[in-house]
Amino acid sequence: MTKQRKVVYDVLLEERDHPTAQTIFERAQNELSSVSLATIYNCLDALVSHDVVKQVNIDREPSRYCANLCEHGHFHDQSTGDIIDVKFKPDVDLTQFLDLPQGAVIENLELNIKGFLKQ
Amino acid sequence: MTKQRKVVYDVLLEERDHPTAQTIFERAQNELSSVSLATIYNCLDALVSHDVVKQVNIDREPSRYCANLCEHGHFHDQSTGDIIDVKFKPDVDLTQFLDLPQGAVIENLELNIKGFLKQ
DNA sequence: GTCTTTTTTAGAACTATTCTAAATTTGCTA
DNA sequence: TAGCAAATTTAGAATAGTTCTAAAAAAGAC
Ligand SMILES: [Mn+2]
Ligand SMILES: [Mn+2]
Ligand SMILES: [Zn+2]
Ligand SMILES: [Zn+2]
Repeated sequence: MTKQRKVVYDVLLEERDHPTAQTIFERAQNELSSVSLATIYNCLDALVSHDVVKQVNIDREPSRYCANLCEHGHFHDQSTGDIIDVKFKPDVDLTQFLDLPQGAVIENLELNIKGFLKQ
Repeated sequence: MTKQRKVVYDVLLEERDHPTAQTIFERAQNELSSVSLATIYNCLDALVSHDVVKQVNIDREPSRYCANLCEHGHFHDQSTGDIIDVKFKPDVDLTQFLDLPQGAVIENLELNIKGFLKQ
């Protein structure tokens, strides 16, 4: 855990708004002005591959990053651009409701919802 | 419906393996050797915005395209790279099992599963 | 403290996609 | 069918998020 990785991780814990690498870079610079964008990407890769951070890809937009480790989906508000965590109701296993191919072993399930908030 | 759009759509109906724009380009050239990659993108945009084709984005890989209009998710086999349609079991509404934010109106739901097929 | 390995950094490179502008095609109306 | 306007196609340039490269710095082991 280097200084840079700690700053990146702290940025993600501090404000849970699913920032992009660029936004994380800008926030990290407040703590560590010498940090580079390449390092932000390197740190995010390290955190993601150690399963401490999730990478969230919606459409073809820049990746966003999430420190919420509970299984959850994402609601993308199309009016504001906000991305909000969506928990599954207690004890729900979504895969029960799917016609999965024979012998399917699931490593990862991703649920992305687009819409808006009425009123 | 131009010649080019018909060829692109036919390619998608012919082989339902979720090809990329590049693969569609290569297949379309067999029918219409003068077609350009920019046109493939233009045609796909037209088909997607008329809701005749779905664009499937998984991770940061090139977009894939799907002519299956039933609501379905995608299983991404990590051993082969294949992307397989996953139907929802009859009469299942996945949004029932989610803690959606107050007033959420859903425009689109995307479900991507990564894993492999045992045996 | 020295040596080895890992990480950081700046900048170049990469690549899927979009943009530009000219040529072609399409579809309408005469 | 001919003429015209609008839409589409095309080749190639541009864009942008991300990855790569190689040198410098930092970390970790002994
Ligand atoms: Mn952001
Ligand atoms: Mn392909
Ligand atoms: Zn999240
Ligand atoms: Zn599909």
